[in-house]
Amino acid sequence: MGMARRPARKPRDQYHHGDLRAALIHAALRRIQRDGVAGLTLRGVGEDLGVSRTALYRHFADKSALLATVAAQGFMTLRATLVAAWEQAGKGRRGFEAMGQAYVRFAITNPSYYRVMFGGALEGLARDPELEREGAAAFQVLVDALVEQQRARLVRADEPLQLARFIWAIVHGIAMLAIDGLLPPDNVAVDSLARFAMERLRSGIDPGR
Amino acid sequence: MGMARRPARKPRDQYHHGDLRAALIHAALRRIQRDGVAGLTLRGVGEDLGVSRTALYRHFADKSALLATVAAQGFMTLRATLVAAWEQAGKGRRGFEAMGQAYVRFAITNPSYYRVMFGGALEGLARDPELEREGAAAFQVLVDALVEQQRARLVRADEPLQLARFIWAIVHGIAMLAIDGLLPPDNVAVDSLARFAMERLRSGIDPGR
DNA sequence: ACCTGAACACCGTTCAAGT
DNA sequence: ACCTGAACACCGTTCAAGT
Repeated sequence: MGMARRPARKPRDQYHHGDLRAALIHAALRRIQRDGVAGLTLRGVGEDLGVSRTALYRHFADKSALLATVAAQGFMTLRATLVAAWEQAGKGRRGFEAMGQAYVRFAITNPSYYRVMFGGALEGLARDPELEREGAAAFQVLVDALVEQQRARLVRADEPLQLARFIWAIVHGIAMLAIDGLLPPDNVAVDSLARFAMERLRSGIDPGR
Repeated sequence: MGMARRPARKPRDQYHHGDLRAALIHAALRRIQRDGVAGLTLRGVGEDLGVSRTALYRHFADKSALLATVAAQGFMTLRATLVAAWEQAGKGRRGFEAMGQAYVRFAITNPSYYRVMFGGALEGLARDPELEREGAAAFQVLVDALVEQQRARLVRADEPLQLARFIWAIVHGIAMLAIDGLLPPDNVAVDSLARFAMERLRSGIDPGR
């Protein structure tokens, strides 16, 4: 009984070591990335973790609560990605364009993830408050970047919220069309569309003179 | 045996009168509008029609084939809506703006319908050829309207396809955000955003001078 | 507190059988 | 040809029971 701290043996069905909740989220995300949202089953994540298929109900009210948590994490990651792109490209016009590109890239890199974040899977469902909060925080990054550009006279003085929604719709629209296979399927084409969009967004589609 | 043409009695389980297929599509659409895509069950549409729940397999390969047909019909309706808006507003700049408004209104008026039309429900699925065709036809309306405006020097001479994808992304983005409850939930606000978008689309977001 | 196993009420789909 | 009914292999969720 000397080396007491080290357990004699740990059978592989030992995810109760403290954070089954985190493990469930992680396993769910992996399943989603592999099989899509429709392929996510509670029984499946239970198996992955060597845990009963009902163990999850100790940590989440139901399947949609688990999905909401996954989505909230997605928005955290997205926000970090956007901030990084904006700052690394030196803010301003270049930074803003980089942010737009980063948004679309995030979506096409994690299509199932992105789909969970936006209504598709939670259609008509009561939205989770944490999810609301993280979504709002990600949106705020865009608003802040716009206001900063307005102060520097890089963007016209429209109502920032309306402007932000408009631009969000553009990148979200490109992202969704790409994910749903309605754009030429190579990433280069999507990238090029995103770049084109950020450019036309600046100057508009009216003729040159 | 005189009045031979009129059947003696027709029990209400008589949808086999010739077009069960059309009846199935219609019933599916009604279910989707009432309960959302997730609420659509083959057993349910069978019940609605007083028909066995497997009768449908005579007319569709599976559930996703039924959904694809519903979606294709949706694109037909959307195309008609767009053409009507474009022509009734006299084409040109005004017509184009009306078309954008009509697109977004179609989506928020038929949210579940719209969701079936775009990947959400068919995620990762082989796409139906008829669906492809109808989707492409609806898109073509937008391309044509753009080319016509380019000829009239109302729109700058960019690559029409790229331009069309950009503008499609805008209205699709607004539509999806609205449907998924990520915009202020009143239709007036969505309308106002759509109008703002069509305007900024023209002039861009760069400062006035 | 945390987890299990059986049970329940649902699904989509297949298939032999009826007309 | 077209439809039925039973059966199969799945679901999410509940709940009494174990530790």
